[in-house]
Amino acid sequence: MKNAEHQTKSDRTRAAIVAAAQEVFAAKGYEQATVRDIAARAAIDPAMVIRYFGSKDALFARVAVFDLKLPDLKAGDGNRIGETLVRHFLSVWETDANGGFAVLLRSAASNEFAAKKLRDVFAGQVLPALARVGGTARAAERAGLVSSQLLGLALCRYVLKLPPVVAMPRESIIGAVGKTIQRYVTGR
Amino acid sequence: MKNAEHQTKSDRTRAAIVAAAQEVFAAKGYEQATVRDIAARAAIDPAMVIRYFGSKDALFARVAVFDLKLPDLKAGDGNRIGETLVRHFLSVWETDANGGFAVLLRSAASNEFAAKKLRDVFAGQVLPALARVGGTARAAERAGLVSSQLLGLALCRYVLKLPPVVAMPRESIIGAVGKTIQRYVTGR
DNA sequence: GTCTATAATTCGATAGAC
DNA sequence: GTCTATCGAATTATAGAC
Repeated sequence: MKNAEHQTKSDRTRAAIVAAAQEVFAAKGYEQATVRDIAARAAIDPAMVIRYFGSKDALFARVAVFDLKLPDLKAGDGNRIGETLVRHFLSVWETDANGGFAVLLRSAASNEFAAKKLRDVFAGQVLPALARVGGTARAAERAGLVSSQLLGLALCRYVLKLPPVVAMPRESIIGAVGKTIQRYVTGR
Repeated sequence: MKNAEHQTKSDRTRAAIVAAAQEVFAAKGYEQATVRDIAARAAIDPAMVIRYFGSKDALFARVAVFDLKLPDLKAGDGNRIGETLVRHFLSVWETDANGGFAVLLRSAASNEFAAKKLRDVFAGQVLPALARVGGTARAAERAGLVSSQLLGLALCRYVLKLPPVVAMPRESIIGAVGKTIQRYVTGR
């Protein structure tokens, strides 16, 4: 008897593999993460990982998805768009530290599939949201500058773990980087 | 007869391996670059790479060095520190696209040795240079913010190849990002 | 100095018993 | 559904002939 409420053993195994894959891919990147690592983390046999997802590539594709869930920037205070964006960005990371974004950022520099996925997030989520505010003039350039600062921040704070960037209080970052994003979005 | 002017055959082979290693490591990252790739690029036998450098790790360590060669920021116009820094940063990359910085940035997200090297560049080169200007108050935080923007820019323009960031003219980047760096360095 | 041959691992993936 | 056993390919690194 299968229905939406009852979780079969297969469902639980599948979910355990996905969770383990997120953790291992986010921690080591695509190449250094092995099917054996993921299986060990999920406390199952390595053969099960392949059986459930077909290949390491397919499992990575399943886990390398990311929804920024950007709020409507036109709804709030136009002078606080930068602050809102940085705050939202930090929240997304910190509430889901092993989620799709961590997986993508960890692998994107040396894995073309992950790099393309990140470019898709830019084109499909960041660019449209920013084009709605600050006018459409040079929207792509403005979105590119915003992305360079936000990706650089995530890289330094969560991946490279640059000590002063790790130590900075959340509100200090929102203040300092928020002003930068605000200028990029509105052109001052 | 060996002296500083005469380049032996060994020297030429060694130099060819280093050049090939820089290209391959910068293009594919540490894990995906193989000794066979590097040997093929240098048009020699894979065994020679190990013979000359001992191991893949040792060769990577030889190539993963980076000198930012930062100018004295106190000498120039205090209102153009940001512009100067961005211009210098872009020049360093573009005149040495396969140099140590490209090698480091490509591998740092998934290789702890490369990540530590990047942190060392920050602590040994960026932080001291910025501590000399804008006062010593919170110099580490200011240097961290500067690094987040510059690393993010390099990541988007040269590694991820985010289209609008790749397409932006050099001078536009220097103008827009320079203002950001200037604010981070001087605190407005 | 250079290359052939290969050792020793490690990986993703498969076959088949239970 | 799950696991044991293993295959075949790829890797770094070494030994030794030339």
